[in-house]
Amino acid sequence: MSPLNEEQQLQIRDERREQIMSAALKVFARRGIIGTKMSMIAAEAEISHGLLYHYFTSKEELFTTLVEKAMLASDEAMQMVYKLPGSPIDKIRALTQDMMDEGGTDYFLLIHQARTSDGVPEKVVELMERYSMDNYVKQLRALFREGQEAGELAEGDLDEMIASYLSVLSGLMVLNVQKIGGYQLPKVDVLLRMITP
Amino acid sequence: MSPLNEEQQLQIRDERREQIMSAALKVFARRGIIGTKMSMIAAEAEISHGLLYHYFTSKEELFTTLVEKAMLASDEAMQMVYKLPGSPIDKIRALTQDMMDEGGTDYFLLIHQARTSDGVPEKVVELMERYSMDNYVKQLRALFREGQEAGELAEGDLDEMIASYLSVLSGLMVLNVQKIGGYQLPKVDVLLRMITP
Amino acid sequence: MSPLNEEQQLQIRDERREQIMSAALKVFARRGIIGTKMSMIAAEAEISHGLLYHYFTSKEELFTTLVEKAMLASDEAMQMVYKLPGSPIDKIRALTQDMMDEGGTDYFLLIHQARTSDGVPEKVVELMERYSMDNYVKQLRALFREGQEAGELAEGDLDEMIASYLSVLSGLMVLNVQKIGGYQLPKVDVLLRMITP
Amino acid sequence: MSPLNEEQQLQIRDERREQIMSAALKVFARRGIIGTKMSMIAAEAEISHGLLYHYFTSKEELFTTLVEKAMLASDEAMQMVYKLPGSPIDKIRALTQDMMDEGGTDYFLLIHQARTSDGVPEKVVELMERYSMDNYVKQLRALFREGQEAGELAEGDLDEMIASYLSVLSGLMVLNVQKIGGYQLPKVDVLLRMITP
DNA sequence: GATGAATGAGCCTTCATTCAT
DNA sequence: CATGAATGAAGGCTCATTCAT
Repeated sequence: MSPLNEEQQLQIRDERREQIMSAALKVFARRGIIGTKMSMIAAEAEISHGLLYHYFTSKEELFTTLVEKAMLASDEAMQMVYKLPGSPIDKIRALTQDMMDEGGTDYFLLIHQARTSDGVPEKVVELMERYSMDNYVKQLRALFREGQEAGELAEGDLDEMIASYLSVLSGLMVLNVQKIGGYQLPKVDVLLRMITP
Repeated sequence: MSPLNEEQQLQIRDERREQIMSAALKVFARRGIIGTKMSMIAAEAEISHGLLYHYFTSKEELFTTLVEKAMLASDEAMQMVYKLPGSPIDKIRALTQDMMDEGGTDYFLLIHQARTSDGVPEKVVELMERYSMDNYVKQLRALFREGQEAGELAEGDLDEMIASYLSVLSGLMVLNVQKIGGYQLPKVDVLLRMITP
Repeated sequence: MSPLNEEQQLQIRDERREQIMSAALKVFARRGIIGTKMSMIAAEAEISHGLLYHYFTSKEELFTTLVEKAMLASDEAMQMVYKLPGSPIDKIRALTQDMMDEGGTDYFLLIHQARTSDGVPEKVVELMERYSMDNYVKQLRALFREGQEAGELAEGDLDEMIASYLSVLSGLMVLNVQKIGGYQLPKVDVLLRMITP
Repeated sequence: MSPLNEEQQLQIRDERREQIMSAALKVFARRGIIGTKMSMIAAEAEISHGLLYHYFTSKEELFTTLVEKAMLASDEAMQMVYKLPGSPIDKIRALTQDMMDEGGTDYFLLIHQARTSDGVPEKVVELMERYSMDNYVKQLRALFREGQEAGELAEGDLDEMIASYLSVLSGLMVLNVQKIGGYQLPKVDVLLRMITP
């Protein structure tokens, strides 16, 4: 009866899930959970809104799933920096550049939405508590220490420097959400001056 | 014959209006126009939701009124910088400090909301178009030029420097919306390094 | 202490009541009970809306009071016809003319509203049941019989003739509520043709 | 892949639209736009109130749509009279009979509501201005002239006669809104006496 | 008595979610 | 699996009514 074998079924299912999550990420990242309507996600994914509920039981679940994925992805991205070529400052420059670029920003924005918006599911709130900015700080500590030791970075409290710098980058990413408004993205070298001697 | 004299009536009305606007500012600044329920404003102002409509005809009108007020206030704040004592860099430092502080941030956040959210009244959209970031740049140009001439500021394109710096400050103000999340506000001197030689 | 003696107090009270009832009649007659806001009545009476509640406990009570008064008044008007000079047809002509005129129509319209609108208080519904069109028919029967006997009126069932004629007049009164719409009020003699030989 | 073919979908949509419009016509005709609650229409159509908004964006749009349809329908009805058999007076008699009958009265009442109520959408007001009673007069002029020339109608100003007659019929239709109240619908021949020699 | 600020029930409308097909 | 019709909880707003002054 079934025209497709089980494996194919599963593959289709997975593809659909990806398609929906990708669409949802785009919308949630820009508009937050409250500002996002399920119909917007359906439109972005080019499927009917009814179909969303075959893959996710609710808007909350979809959001939560994305946040979890985003946390993994941002961890990974942060680790990636160590594999980049060049001196510590080169790596930091590359990381900064990445964060200012269009791509990959969405996961970061989603986390920001999760952190600062209302109407966020309880589960996400818990995730956020366990997974604060400190996490990033911890991951970058080795890199920044190395830079400091190499004299490429300014002196001073390491964790504070990292957290401050990440905050600045975060703020810029959030602002840049929408091209409107005439905000100006600073050049990477200008940003780096904050942490270089 | 009148139970309260006219002056008293007017005073009550004015006080209530202020009370409502103050409450609304707080909520709108953090949650945007869509995320804000009239009942939230009523609760914050400790009045019934019905009473809101004695003073403002709609959520839109309330929001618009606040945005107009915010634009005036931020203009004023920007002008104030010239009256501060000290050299140009001192003034910029003071301005930066002000923007990082609690007070007066709400107006700024409100304008950010007005600039980037959906569901913003048509009139506000028009206001925003006429009143872009360029406005602030224009207002600060004389101060920054003076600083550059005094050798207190880095060389380079003036307008770009101002816009970039304001974007960084804006981003930080937006992040700082809620104390949660563990973002770290950079020290003022760290921020100033971006624009000093 | 009291600057007015009791009698004067009472007189003022009565005058205010009249003032309110007159205003309310005007508004209710044209807009029905649902379409009428208490604030409209207050505005028409040139008093504050709060004061209405010193004289009438509710919109319903005000409406009901007026309907009762209207029933008495329309009875009286119907009796008046017998006191007019001239032959039966002259009296009917005068009655018709009166009903087409501006004045005194309001009570009639109010009764129509009470008869046909929703949201009418239970008590009014009961009044209407006890006080149907038949009442008017009964009151005019003698006059019409006289006219028929004098050969001034057409032959045929008396009650049906009266009821039909009154329905036509009622319909015209209702239409004429508002001057807009370009309805044309027929000349009295045209209307009389329906009941003359 | 589609669960229902396109034709079926369209058919359901059309049926529902008709069902809603029919229910709304009934309620609006009797209660006007203010007195009608969307829940009443939903109840009359035996659907949930939410579903109304899948088919019409607002109460206003629903009302306006119906008024437009009513204007077309009443035009058509007025034209139909010329296709009836018999002499002019026969046709007028048939038209009169039709208007007194149950059927099709609702459209007429709706137009009356649109003409005389408050809270009517701006667009409807414009429609009404362009589409006054004169329109009907114009459409019936040829018929009445013919009748006059055949000596079947009374002498006198043609347009006035038509407008007056229509006003009487309109008034009766409005009264007959609800069977309650004991108004008596005059016999057609009685009404015709107003315009016959 | 008189005023108008204040309250809250109720209606219009939106949108997350369900379900027949 | 896929669609979109259908439902109903919840939010914006109005207005009858109350009450402090």
